[in-house]
Amino acid sequence: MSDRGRATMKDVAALAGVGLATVSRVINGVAVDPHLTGRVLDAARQLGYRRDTAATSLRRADRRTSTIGLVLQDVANPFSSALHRAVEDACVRRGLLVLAGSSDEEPERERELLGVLLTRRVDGIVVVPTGAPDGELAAAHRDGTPVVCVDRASPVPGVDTVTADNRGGVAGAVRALHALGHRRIGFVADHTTLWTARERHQGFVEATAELGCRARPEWVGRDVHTAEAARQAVTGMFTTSPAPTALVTAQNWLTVGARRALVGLGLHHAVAHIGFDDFPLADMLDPPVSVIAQDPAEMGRRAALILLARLDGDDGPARAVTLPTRYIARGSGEIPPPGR
Amino acid sequence: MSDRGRATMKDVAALAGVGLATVSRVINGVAVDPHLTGRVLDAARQLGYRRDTAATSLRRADRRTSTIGLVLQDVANPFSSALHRAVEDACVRRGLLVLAGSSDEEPERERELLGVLLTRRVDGIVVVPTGAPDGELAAAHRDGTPVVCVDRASPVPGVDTVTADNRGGVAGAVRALHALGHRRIGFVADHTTLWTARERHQGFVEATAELGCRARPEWVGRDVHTAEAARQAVTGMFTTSPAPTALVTAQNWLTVGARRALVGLGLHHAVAHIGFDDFPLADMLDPPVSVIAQDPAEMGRRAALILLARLDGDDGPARAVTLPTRYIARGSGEIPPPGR
DNA sequence: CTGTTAGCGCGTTCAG
DNA sequence: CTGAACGCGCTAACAG
Repeated sequence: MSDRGRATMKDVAALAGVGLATVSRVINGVAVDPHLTGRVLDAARQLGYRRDTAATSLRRADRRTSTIGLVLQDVANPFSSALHRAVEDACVRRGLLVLAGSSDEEPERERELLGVLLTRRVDGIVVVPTGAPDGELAAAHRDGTPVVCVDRASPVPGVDTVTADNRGGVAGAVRALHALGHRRIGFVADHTTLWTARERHQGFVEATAELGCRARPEWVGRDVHTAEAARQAVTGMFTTSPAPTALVTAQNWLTVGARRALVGLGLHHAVAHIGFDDFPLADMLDPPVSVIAQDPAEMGRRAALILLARLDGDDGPARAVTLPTRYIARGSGEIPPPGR
Repeated sequence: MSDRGRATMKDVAALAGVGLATVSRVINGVAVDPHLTGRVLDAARQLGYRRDTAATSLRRADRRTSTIGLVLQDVANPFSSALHRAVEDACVRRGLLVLAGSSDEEPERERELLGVLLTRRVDGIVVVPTGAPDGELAAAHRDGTPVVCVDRASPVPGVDTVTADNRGGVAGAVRALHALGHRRIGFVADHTTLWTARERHQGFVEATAELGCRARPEWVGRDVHTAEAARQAVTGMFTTSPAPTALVTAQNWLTVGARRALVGLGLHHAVAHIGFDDFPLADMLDPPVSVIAQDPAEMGRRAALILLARLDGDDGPARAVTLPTRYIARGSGEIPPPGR
């Protein structure tokens, strides 16, 4: 009986000499004779009784499992894990547990994860969508399992979303560089399949056009996915002539790779450089890296709050929250163009 | 019926015109007449049927939930999240999902998390234990739920553990500093309640004693928990006389805080400094930070492998795996003492 | 091979 | 207020 903690309500009832239903009532805090309550609690403690969540949710009218699903790009990525932590914090108070998984940007893996989460009958789902059309996501939404997309737009219409103002953030950085006198600005972004990469690129294009900056295809790198790829792209960009006098990199790893390239070329004190998304130790590099910061923790918190509201019965129209970005001037973005 | 995807096996059986058990067999891949199989699969697809994991595990003989629990210090910490990812990767192939939570080093929170995990009847648990005596952990072990402790020794005897060679790693760093000519070596470590902090301190004490280094209480900071606290401790340590000529910091955040202190004092090129545990961008600081690296991913992988073996029936004696550390010379640890 | 039946552990009727 | 009976969705044992 004591193997795998399998003391059941029946065991407790037998030991306490009461009916099964009485145990259930005590465990669930329904009014019961104080004397019996004591006997039941004693028996439960003695047997090491633990209520079985699966059986509970199977029987309950609302079928709640007190578990939510979280699909991230990669649980080990700093952005993802900060978001994870914020979601966890919001859920803990409600007694919700988080099933987390990594999609690695692969639509197939995203679908698999969502599938097993639905199989587990999670109460709701927070997902950083790859962006590919996703039948499982659509099915979850259609079947009434609350879904919130974070960081990126939803591939399925009518789903709540929490995103950052990617376009405005990049545009602001470009305007700041322009104000410093920069007219030749380079740009490096991630896979075009990613909504955030497209948005940030769009912000760059709009701002440079509006300001009348020169634009050259060699100054724009797209579909650059790793730090090493960014290093190579930026090295190439700054060894052609004319080269940009400033650079905007649209993702944290790309920012690091770009900095490595600039250091390699000896240009890190000569070229203005602004990265999208803050990262640890950005302030300890030489020069410190100026960034367009988003707040992953806040994004996770807001997403979780929306999800919790849905669990509480909120059936209003889909929300689309856009959080502002914040420019953090640390030095690398404040380098003037040559001759000024 | 289509609300919350609640098509049941009964529905599928009715639509396909077969018995309930036949549907179960088809879903579970047991041999069934190919003609019926087709009818069942069609019906299932048509209804958007999804098997209910909770009900399944409730009825199955082995009661497996295909879910494991993971209790970390903080899912957002780079060490923790790298470990998390490795555990996830090892589990994915087996179709296991991971319920992750953060203890924040609080024994009470650890107990709560373990409690709800046991309530969910997880198949096994991987935990970075706070170190405090933990009835829930003991109960899990006693009841036959496989438990593996990672990074730190288990508070409960007989539990599998995967740890790094903390003592040897620090001792090696101290010997390397000694070989460079350093005789006055400072040391900063985390909370004494943490097993790793004690082990690393022990390694420091043993190595300095063995090498006949001078030892002064002012050169050893213990119970230093945050980067800011480390900054203050190190600033104090190097503004007294005589000050150490070298420094070992026993945790990644402490290493960062210490570096800030050395930069503040203008000593970052004058004092040798070695940190325990590698961290992103350590190689991009000036000078690059030499570290005693452990491999959180490998620790997670090994822990998961042991857990999976237990799930496969391995009931041998408790394993105690100690993984080696690796010294990475980047520059900060190779600074000689003044006058050499 | 297939269908029927009995529970897994629990919450929720419904009589007492 | 309490206890007995039923069934949530499913698998295991049995009978055809």
